[in-house]
Amino acid sequence: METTAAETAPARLRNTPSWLISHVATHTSRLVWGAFDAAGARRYHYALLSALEEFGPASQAALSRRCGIDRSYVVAAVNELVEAGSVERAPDLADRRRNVITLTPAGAERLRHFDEVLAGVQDELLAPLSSGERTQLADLLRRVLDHHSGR
Amino acid sequence: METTAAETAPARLRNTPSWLISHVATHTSRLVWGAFDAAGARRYHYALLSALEEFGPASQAALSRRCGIDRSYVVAAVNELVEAGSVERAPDLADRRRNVITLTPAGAERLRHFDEVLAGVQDELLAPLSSGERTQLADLLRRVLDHHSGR
DNA sequence: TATGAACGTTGGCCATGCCAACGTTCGATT
DNA sequence: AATCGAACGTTGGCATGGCCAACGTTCATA
Repeated sequence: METTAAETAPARLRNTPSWLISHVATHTSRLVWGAFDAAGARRYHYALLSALEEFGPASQAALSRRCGIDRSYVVAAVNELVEAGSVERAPDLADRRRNVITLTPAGAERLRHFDEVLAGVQDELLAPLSSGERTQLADLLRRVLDHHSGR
Repeated sequence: METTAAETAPARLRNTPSWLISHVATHTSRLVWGAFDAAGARRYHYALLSALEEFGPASQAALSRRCGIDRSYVVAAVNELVEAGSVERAPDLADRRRNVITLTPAGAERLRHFDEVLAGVQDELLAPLSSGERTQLADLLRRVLDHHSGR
């Protein structure tokens, strides 16, 4: 329907994990992007709000490290989140190089909304997999990821 | 070591398949890109050579569809492959809109070389997984991919 | 014979990941 | 106390990759 994949991909590719991962990631990005776009947000917003909710107020650099987002992007994303009222940015009085980013109640609520949106995306993405297979897939991926990002 | 991931990612992200896939795909791309770059090639080259070897001579549009590569990119990649002597491009006498791309013996040999290069990449990428888990992961991904690309 | 589609090709847009640079501020060394 | 290096927020730039638009050529259908 979409990629006009009437023709089948070469077996070499279909048997190569790296190729599979890349292509699945493409479809994934499309789905996630679409869902967040419909919700008036960007992917990063969810990551940042999650980090703030789980670990409390943090500097932008800490958020960058925790979410694996580039510092430059954190700047822009926080701008947007501030404007949306999901987050507050204040200078850190203890260390004046930093900003302290704090989750607002509205932001927490928005996060919960995104949870539902994202759950829908996972469902669509992993439609052909059973519940057990989904956690299996997640486990395998998590182990690969941990191995490649300093544990 | 690399992403300075001293801080852990939020659990919300680490439990979300779409996030895991995207991040694993990032690492994957880095690895694959590096390996092919060291071999003096691009990722697409492998896909195109694979298709040609498995299905025989084809038009650029057919290659595009089979490999999921945009037509514009096929143009550039075929240019490079022609220059490298891996492929021959000739006008299709039966349908003068098309070109016929044919794999040369040198191209077939290069493909076999890439097979080894890529095998090394898979090994590095999936290092923490057992052999059984690797095929398990590939199976799950293939099913997801098939579901999202018209079977 | 005319209309629409496929093809190769060029060029552009946008999202992302990475890196460089700057001025400010802090910490540690001297 | 002064200095040097590092961290921080911020701006900007580069390269990749997926996607789409447009053009002229060629074919196939009506």
